[in-house]
Amino acid sequence: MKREPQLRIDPDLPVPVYRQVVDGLRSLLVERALQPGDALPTVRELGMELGVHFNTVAEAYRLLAAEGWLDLRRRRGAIVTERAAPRQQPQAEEQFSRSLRQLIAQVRADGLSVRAITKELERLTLELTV
Amino acid sequence: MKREPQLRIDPDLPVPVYRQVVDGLRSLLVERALQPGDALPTVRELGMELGVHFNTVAEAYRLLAAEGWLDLRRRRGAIVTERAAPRQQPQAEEQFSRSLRQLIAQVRADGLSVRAITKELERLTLELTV
DNA sequence: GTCAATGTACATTGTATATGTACATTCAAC
DNA sequence: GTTGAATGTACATATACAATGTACATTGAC
Repeated sequence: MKREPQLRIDPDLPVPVYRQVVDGLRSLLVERALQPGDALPTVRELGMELGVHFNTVAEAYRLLAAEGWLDLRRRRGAIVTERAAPRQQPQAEEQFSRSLRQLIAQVRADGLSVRAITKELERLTLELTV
Repeated sequence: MKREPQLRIDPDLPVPVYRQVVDGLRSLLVERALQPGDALPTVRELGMELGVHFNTVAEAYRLLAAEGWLDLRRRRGAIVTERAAPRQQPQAEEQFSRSLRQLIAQVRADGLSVRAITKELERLTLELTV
């Protein structure tokens, strides 16, 4: 069992816990912090660690398995799989543009400066380019 | 009553409709497409247009009013107000970084190319800088 | 002063989320 | 090969949240 970077779960956010788990793990998977062959914690272990019921973690694992990231088998746990590059969804680009704008609008409304935002955008751009 | 840009509501998304309305309108407010003094459609009008119940729109308006964007009065409707720049939330920056990474991970998982993503990031960066 | 148009209040219904509990499966040990 | 403990799964339950239905209080135009 590999030491994964700690996921942050905030039960007060308006987004359900199982989705926070999915989103957090998907980041690690896309960024290859979790690689094919790696074993994730068992649903009970991760549930303990995050302070949620193991069925909540199981639901998250199931969604990620449905997306093609994980191979779930009883007694063996959750193993990261090779995942074929998916074909681009037709409206993916426009949807991304909209979501990004909304995210930025939200943090601007929370008082984050335009400077801090552009800095972060540039950081991520660079990170993707390398 | 001003002609607002059309909001996109998708009842199939896992994010509730009233939040889609809030997020969409907040974008327009932050980007000044809706300016102080402008009148929004009535809750019934916008409800009709989006195909949702007017109380759903009313809930969205209430949240935006609580954030300081709108002035709600019976019979007058919803008016965009001047809004004082808020103080930055302590963890705003880290939260933005995390949300942004997760958003990018999601669209990459949906097959959007890194090239398309960076292009959009650069576009938004530029837009903020001007 | 009247009244129609507005946002509000709140009850109701439906759906989603999180948990509790029992179970089927499978691998390791022997 | 049998056994048993550890795993993910299945499904029932409780609760919270979202969306609607309906009635109402307020207010500005006339």
